[in-house]
Order: sequence, then C-alpha cells, then structure tokens
Amino acid sequence: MSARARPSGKVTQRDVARAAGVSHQSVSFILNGRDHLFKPETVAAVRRVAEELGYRRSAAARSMRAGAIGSMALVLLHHRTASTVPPRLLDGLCAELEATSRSLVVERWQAERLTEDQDLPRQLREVASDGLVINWTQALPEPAMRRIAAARIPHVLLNNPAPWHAVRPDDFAAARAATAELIAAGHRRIAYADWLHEPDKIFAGSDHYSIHDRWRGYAEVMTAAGLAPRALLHERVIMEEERRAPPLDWLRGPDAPTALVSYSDYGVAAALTTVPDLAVASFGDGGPDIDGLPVRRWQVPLAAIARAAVAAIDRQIEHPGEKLPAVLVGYR
Amino acid sequence: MSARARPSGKVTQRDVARAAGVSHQSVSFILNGRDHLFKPETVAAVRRVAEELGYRRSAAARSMRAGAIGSMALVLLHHRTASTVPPRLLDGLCAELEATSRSLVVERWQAERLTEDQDLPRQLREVASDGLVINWTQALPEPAMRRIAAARIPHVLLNNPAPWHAVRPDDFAAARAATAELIAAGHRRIAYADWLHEPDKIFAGSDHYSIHDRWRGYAEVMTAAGLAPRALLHERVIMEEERRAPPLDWLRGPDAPTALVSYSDYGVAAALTTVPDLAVASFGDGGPDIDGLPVRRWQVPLAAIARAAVAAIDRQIEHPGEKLPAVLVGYR
DNA sequence: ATGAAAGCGCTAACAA
DNA sequence: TTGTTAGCGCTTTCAT
Repeated sequence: MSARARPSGKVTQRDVARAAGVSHQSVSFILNGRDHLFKPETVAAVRRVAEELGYRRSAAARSMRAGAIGSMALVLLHHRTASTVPPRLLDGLCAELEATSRSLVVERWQAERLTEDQDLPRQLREVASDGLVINWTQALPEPAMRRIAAARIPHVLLNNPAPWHAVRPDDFAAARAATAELIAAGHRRIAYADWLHEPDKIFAGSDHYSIHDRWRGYAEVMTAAGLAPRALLHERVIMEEERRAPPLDWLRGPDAPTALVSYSDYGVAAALTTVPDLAVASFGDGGPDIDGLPVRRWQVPLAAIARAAVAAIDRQIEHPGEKLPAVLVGYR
Repeated sequence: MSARARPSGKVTQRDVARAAGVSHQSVSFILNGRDHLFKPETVAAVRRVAEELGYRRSAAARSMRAGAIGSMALVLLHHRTASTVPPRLLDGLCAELEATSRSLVVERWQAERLTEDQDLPRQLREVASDGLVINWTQALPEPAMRRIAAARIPHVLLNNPAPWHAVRPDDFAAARAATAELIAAGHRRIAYADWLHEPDKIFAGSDHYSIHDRWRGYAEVMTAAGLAPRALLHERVIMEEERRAPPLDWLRGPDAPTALVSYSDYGVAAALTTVPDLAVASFGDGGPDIDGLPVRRWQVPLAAIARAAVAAIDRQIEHPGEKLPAVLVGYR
C-alpha cells in the first residue's frame, strides 16, 4: 500500500488524484461516468487507487454543488407514545427514492413541542432534505405551518383529510367494498366493530378521518342492501395503558352476527377465539393476514401512497408555489 | 414584505444580510448563539428578517464545513420480501440521535445485489452519514465488508452474532428467564413451540442465532429443573407464501402441555383459540401484549439496543480503527 | 461591534 | 486528453 490516506481523515478526490498522479478534476470526471474522455490506463489507475484508498464521494459537497439535498424526510408526529411507522410505508418510500438514487431521512416531531415557536425540529430549521412527507392525521400545529409556508418547503401530508398537499387511502371505498363482499358471500347479520374509539369519533367524524369513514362506508352499503347496520362498541374506551380483551357476549346468542367488519385488527383475535367460524374483514397496515387467523384483511395501499407522496413533492420542486389537490389512493 | 427572496431559490445568509443591512458573517454569528457580540437592535433585525424570508440554514454547507454529516444510517438488508423495521428500533434510534441533534437516514440493501462488486448502495459509495447501523443477522456480503474496511466506515451490526462491532439482545438469557417464570408459576408440562423454522436451524443453530438461542435457553432451564424439554414443531415449514394456522392437536389430550414458550407471536393466537387457558410466553418486537390476548410477551429491548448502537458508532468516530467487542443487551 | 478572507470537497466552464 | 479556476453556503480567524 504505497499511498495511504490520512489515517483518521476522509479520503478526498484530491488524495486520489495525488496518489494516481492526475489532477483532482480528472478524478471527478472519471468517477462520474465521463471516463471516455481519458486514456484507458489513466481510468484504470484512478479507479484502482480510489478503491484502494477507500474513496467515497462527499454527499455534502455534492449536494451543495447540486443545489439539492438528494433525500426526502419522513416526518412522524407523535404524542407521548411512540408513533408507529407502518413498515410497508417506510419500504415504499425507500423504494421510490432509491429509484432516483435518493434516500430517506426519518424525523419525529413532538406535537406538544411544536406549539411553541421556539426550537423547531431540524427539518424546519435547516434545509436538510428536498421535501417533507408528514405522516399526520390532523391539522398541523400553527408554528409548523407558518414555517413551511414562509420557507416554501415542498411537503405532503399523509393520511390526512386536508384538501391540498395531501395523500390518503380511500377508507370509505374500502369499507364499502369489504361490506359488499360479505353480503355477496351470503351474510345478512353483519356487524361493525370498533373497540378502540369513542362513539362520537366513529359517528360524528372527529379525530382520525378513517374512524368515521370506515363506519360510513359500512353503514351505507348495509342500508343500501336493506340490511340493518349494527355497531359493536366497547362500552368504555380501551386506552393504550389498559388494553385487554373486549367483552364478547354479543357474539353469542340467537341474533348474533355471522360476519364482522372490524375497524382494525384490535380485538379480532379475541373475537375469533370466542366464535371460530365468524367471517371477519379488517383493515390494517400489516400483511395480508393476522398471524395464522382466517381474516379477510384489507391492506392500506402504502406502496402506492409512497409513490404518490414522492411524486407530489417532486412536482412542488419543479413547480414551486403550485397548489396540489389531495390524492385519494384506492385499496387493492 | 419589503425584501422578498428569489421566489424559486433557497434563502441564504447573504440574502438575510442584504435585507438586514449587515454582513453575512454577522448573520451567521447572530443565528448561532453568538448574538451577545452585537447590538440588540441588530440582533432583533436579523432575527426578524430571517423569519420573514423563511431562512433555513443549509445542512449540506454546514456539514461540509464541520467535517461531519450529522446523521447515521439505519441499513435494512432484505431478500425479495420487504424487510420489517421494528418501529421501536426506529423510534429508539431517532430519540438517541435527536438528543445530539442529529438525524436518521434509512437505506435498504438488497442482499443479492451486494454480491457483485459493482453498484454499491449509496451509504457505501458516498460519505452520506457518520456511521452505519446495519440490521442483519448473518455475515455481511464480501463486497460490503471490503468496502467498509477500505473506507474505514464506522458501523455496528444489529441482531448479529459477530464478536466485533455488534449489538444484540440476549435471547438466551431471555428464554431462560421466560421458562423459569413459568416453572415458578407451578407449570410442569411446558412445551417449546416454533412454527416458523426448520429443525436443524432450531437445534443446530444455523440461520438467525435467536432461533437456536431461545430453544437452548428453554431447554437448559427445563433440564436443570428436572423437566423434559418438548419441542412442538410444524411438520413442514410454513413459508411466507403459504401462511396458515398450524395443526394444534398436540395441545389437547391427556399429556398436553399447560404452558408454552413460543419462539415468536406466530401461531400464538391460533394456540389460544384452541386452548384458551394455556399459559403462553413469547418473544417479539411489538408491544407488551398481542392484541388483547393473555400472553406474557418478552419485548426485545430495542431502545437499549439503539442506545448501544449509537454509542458504538460514536466511539468509532472518536477512536478510529479501534476494535469494539460485541454488546449483549438484556431483556426487560 | 462589524467586515474581509479563507477554505471545506465537489463539479462545470473554460484553457491549453 | 488534461489542468486551471470559480463558486456553491457556511464558519472561523483575523483585522478593523
């Protein structure tokens, strides 16, 4: 190893150039696909030396030059409890960005801390990505919105009912389809179950829009088919802290439902423990089934959502200031 | 709005300086906490103008100057199917990095494509983070290892049995504790269940080390207590593509186990559907229980793992070339 | 209390 | 085919 790099420093194009006996601009050209301009032996020498020294291009210097960062940020808002990241969303975003050799940054925002104007999170304070994919079902806190507007940051809201700059799955249509499928299979006593949320959120539509939309989709199809919608709710909201099996008495008895449309996976396993031959449809971020249980599971179309989100941000980068209408993505 | 920024360009310190009538170095000082050197009205003016123009510091320029990127990369290796990211791992890494105002990049590596020397992933081609947290249970592909060594990239392997530069949960100890707990509760017929893996992986220890370690921990404690270890395996491996409920006949009958130590959550719901009063301990990345089911769930200590991983990389940045022994993190 | 100048590593325009 | 030069935005040292 004739030419060693500084032991604790980064190897630069200059180091490679020195070791290979060429100028550092030649190194830049050769390492960036414009090698046809050089003698084959020069190219080979530069390549070999770069490899030996363990040269890696500086992403910081490159983005500075290019005027773009080469990454997007996935922003996860969370209250006290850790926000859940649907793995397939992460995967979809990575895949989408890889395709254009960009990468994904993940940042958490604490909803409470965003109330004050001070101490904004990094992605709002700095130009540290080319755009923000914000996974948040409600309205953004004022300070964050102000900053995004003032700095004209390309962004898109995920799973958010906002009319602009938003991408979300079509929960209403999915609930309709799920219910219709059960009716088509011959079921008549089909109940809707939501063990997680308070009735006013389900029936009136506050909080996460999907809580209301899934119920609406179910209820509409039932009514249209001349069947009676039935909501099975926990008499008391089960909070994160005190999760336990929901009471399942209504699954037995003469008028018991033969099928269930469940808001989420929560409680489904318990329901099937009580009535093994219940037909169940549920919605979720996970895979096509719940660990070995016979459930028709409607998967949130996260890959398509990721694609739409990246496209929306790219559009804003190209056409700054343009107002983008929200995108509804259908379930598979 | 007297001084507008270029509509489609980024606002720089220069722009702010011009609008506020000071030099751009003054802006840098004022915006970075050295405002005591300036007149209060200058400080106020600069602050106000920066806010109005939506100035954000360029992370690229800053890291170039600083000689460090200010982020770490979480690397997810995956085969064909999407790799799962334990949400609590992501959360733990974010939290750990936030504490030092750094951020997290996520990159997927495709194990097959790493076999060829060409076309390495971005984090190996470029200096795009200060270190790699590689979530991979096997040996790294040769080209990746070579590159990491040649470029002296700070890194740590997660959930990996490697003796150096690795951080992993102590599955062996956890399985021992889980089994001991069931024995202490009075159980005698305790079975070990793994419906996902082939016997040679469980008993001989190829593939993911935890597959073998959890079995070993269980078997040792059982034997030490004078009880007979019993492995309940699927007669045929259940592949991703054909997941279905495992056959559960062995949970009934006179000699049936009263308790179960399960490799993972897979199959637990089905087992409890068959025998509701079975005592079950399982291991997993998720929350403290499986959707409403009575299971003693041993949670992989992902927050502590994240902390150890970041610490290991920081250590390598400070002491390049030092060989770090693997870190074993205990379950809670 | 404020400004001038240098340089981080890279690429692109221009010279030779 | 190769080298020279300038500048991206920022921080820091030095001079005023």
